[in-house]
Amino acid sequence: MAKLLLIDGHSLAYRAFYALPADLATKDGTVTNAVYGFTSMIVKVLADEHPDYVAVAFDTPAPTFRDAMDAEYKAGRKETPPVFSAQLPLIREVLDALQFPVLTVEGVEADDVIATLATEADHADIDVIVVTGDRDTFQLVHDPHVKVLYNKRGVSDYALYDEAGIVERTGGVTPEQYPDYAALRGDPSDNLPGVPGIGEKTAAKLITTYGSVEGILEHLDDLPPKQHQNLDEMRDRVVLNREMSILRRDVDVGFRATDLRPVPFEREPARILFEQLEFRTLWPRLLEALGDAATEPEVAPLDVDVDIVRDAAAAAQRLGALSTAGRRVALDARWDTRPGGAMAGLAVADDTSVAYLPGDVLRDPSVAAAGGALVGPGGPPLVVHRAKELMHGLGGDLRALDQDTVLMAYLLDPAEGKYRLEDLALRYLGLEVRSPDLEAGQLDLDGNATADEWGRRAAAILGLADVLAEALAARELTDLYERIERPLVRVLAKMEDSGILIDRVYLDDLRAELATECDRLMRQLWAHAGEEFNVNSTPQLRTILFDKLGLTPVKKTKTGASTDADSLQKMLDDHPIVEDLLRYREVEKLRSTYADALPPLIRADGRIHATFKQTDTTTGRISSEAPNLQNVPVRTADGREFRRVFVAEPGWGLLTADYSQIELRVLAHLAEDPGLTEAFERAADIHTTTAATVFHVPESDVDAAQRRLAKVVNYGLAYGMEAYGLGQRLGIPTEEARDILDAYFAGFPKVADFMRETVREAKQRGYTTTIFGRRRQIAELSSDNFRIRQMGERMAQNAPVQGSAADIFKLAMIDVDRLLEQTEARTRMLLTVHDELVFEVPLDERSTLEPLIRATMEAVTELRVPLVVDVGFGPNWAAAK
DNA sequence: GGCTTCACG
DNA sequence: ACGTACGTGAAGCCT
Repeated sequence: MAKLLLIDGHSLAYRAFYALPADLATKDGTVTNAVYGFTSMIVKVLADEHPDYVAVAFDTPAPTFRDAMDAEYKAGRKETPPVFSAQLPLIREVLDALQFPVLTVEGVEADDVIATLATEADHADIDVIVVTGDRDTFQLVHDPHVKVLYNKRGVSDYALYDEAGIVERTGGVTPEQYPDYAALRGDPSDNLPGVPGIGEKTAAKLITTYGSVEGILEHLDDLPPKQHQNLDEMRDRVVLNREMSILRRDVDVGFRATDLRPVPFEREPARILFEQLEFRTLWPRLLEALGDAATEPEVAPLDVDVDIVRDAAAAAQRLGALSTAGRRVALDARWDTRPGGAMAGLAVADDTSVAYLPGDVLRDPSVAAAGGALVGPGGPPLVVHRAKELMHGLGGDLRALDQDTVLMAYLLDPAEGKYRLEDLALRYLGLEVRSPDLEAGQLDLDGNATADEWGRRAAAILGLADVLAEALAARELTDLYERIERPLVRVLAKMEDSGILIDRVYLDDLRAELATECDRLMRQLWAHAGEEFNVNSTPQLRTILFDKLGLTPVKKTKTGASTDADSLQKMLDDHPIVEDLLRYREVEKLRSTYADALPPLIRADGRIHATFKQTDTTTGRISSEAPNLQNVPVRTADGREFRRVFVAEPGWGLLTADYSQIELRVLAHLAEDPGLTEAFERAADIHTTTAATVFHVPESDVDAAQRRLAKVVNYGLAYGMEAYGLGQRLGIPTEEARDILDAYFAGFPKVADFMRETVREAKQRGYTTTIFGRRRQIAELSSDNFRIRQMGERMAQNAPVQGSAADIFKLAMIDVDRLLEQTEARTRMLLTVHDELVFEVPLDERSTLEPLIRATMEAVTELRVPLVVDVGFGPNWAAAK
């Protein structure tokens, strides 16, 4: 006999949402507890029941998204949590992927659609199983065909009720009587108020005794006075309740139950979706439920034939053919693992073939030439995993770079942080890809097998690029990728190649000075303490400060009293050791982080070549490592000395160009705040304007202290700062800080609106966006933990501002790079420091380039406020600022 | 590898 | 009662 599965989509999802922990999320922070519960429920029912027909009904209109921001969940009031709403589209995606028919009938509730189809199927002798979180459907149960599957607890613990089951569960009420029963006891989940004093037990007793609402109302005199009175008063309500509980069975659904035969779904798209949702255990269970687990291995190695080309002529010919065929070509280079090692092999793949060229073949002049043509200008579109690395390896800039799978994966999920080909191939393709050289110990491959493996990598990159390109397009990230991230790779590669010149002599001087000073201070600290101890050890320092010298801790960390600069500052008057300690910390920091760290990084060319990482920050900024050139000291005089270490070669100078208050301008743009916008338009001093607004004085009367305070407010704002934090930073009471913030938001009301709206939207969608569409997923927004959720809200406030500034800045780098190329300048871009670019400029180019660079940067995009760039020039970085 | 501290935007 | 401003990289200690 045929069997039909009818699912109430919304109610089942809602049940799943509350049954599973809200921290169930994918790595990118997408909360999936409802999706997971819903899907696993479906998988379980498929496995248990093996239905022939299936349909999922949803209510219309779609549940509206409620304001998340202000919704304090008042007890007893039913709000749809945004974390739940946000998962509905994903549930629809799952149903789509499984090719389950989804039914919605305009203006009709899912219950009624299900009732109609169940009744129809019943008449046609089809078995029906209704899956729902709504007890109203109990009335549909009808032997022998219609049963209701109702969750008891969690998602896997459910009961399948026939008529006897309903009677047992309700204490004697038959399915037919269920609306009458529900009318008496009420149903909070359906907004049905019950009769006071009549709960489950009494309602069941009344119904079993008198049969129906009418039966009871006719025998009110037989009831105890309290029930009599309540029922009498609620008479109309009870009748109305019953009306509302009775499901319609005559909905015009537009098709018949037997039209619902499930389509055997396409496995691959479904598998990819499950992979993306990280439903790793559900997938095999689903396949098993469908009876085809054996035919689908979970992870498959990519099955391709790899031609290992050992003959130079054949290799050159092969590369030549790829160059001219006009098809995309994926490249994956294999490097000698020794430092500075040469290319040990190259895998090339297009849509028709895969080849591996060993290192010795690559070094043949004819092969090298063919390879040069392949990756040079006019070559075919290139597909690479981590293009910047290959650019360095080839000593070229890969102008025909089309797809860099690392960058694409980064844009899809900047919070992920790691984009290894192995992981991406598994995640997006379900393919096992290996990197033989990294697994040399575990992977016992002969030369041919290694070459095969490398070929498979190139083929996987090609396939991965397709999936990622589609995903980018679906999220409207293609433009960001093509306009910003892709062209930026070669700009960064060139900067890394350039490096920055170091004044070795001056650095050594500084180093010696700092070492002496450090030593002196350390001994002084020992003298204060009366014993020798390791000043750099927080635990030891704690013992000295708080136990031995009896200082009072002002703040504590997870492990004990804090000794950070902030706390020490407050202890300054308590003991003379504190002042020396602060000074020691400062000097020691400079010594260890800069003075000692820089020399080993100087290469033979006398320059330091940092690595600029394009896929490491969640907001879209670039980071710098080995060394981090983005935190070279500037705020203190001593620290600033270090900037003199970074110099230009003789006859050249360093030019710095930095965006003036770019984040505040972005904030003004995003918030469309008239006050902020107007201030920037008339080129006012923004901190003075803010001070005037906050303190209600004319700008001309703003004093230095007020301006300083306003500056702190301005910068804190974009981070979602609160009164407490502002107070801490300004050394004023929280109350005073609150007044200042209130005055700020009163003066710039659109900023407050923007912050609220940003958080609301982020909670609803699970991510924030920048001006150029960059996304950042914020999992913390749906945390159960108030503190973590608050942190998420601050991240959500900051990400669009910091991220949009990063977008603009990256565009500037690209445009300035183009300017330098078009003018055939010798000037080179050296450093990028979030809102500042550092160039090395021949003295004779300065006068022409300086205004051009400024103009290019200012014209990079049009905001509601002007972009302003400040330029400096000097023999070293300190002088150029 | 976690924690604390601190340099920058 | 608690915690309190975003984003990085790096050093040094300690488990």
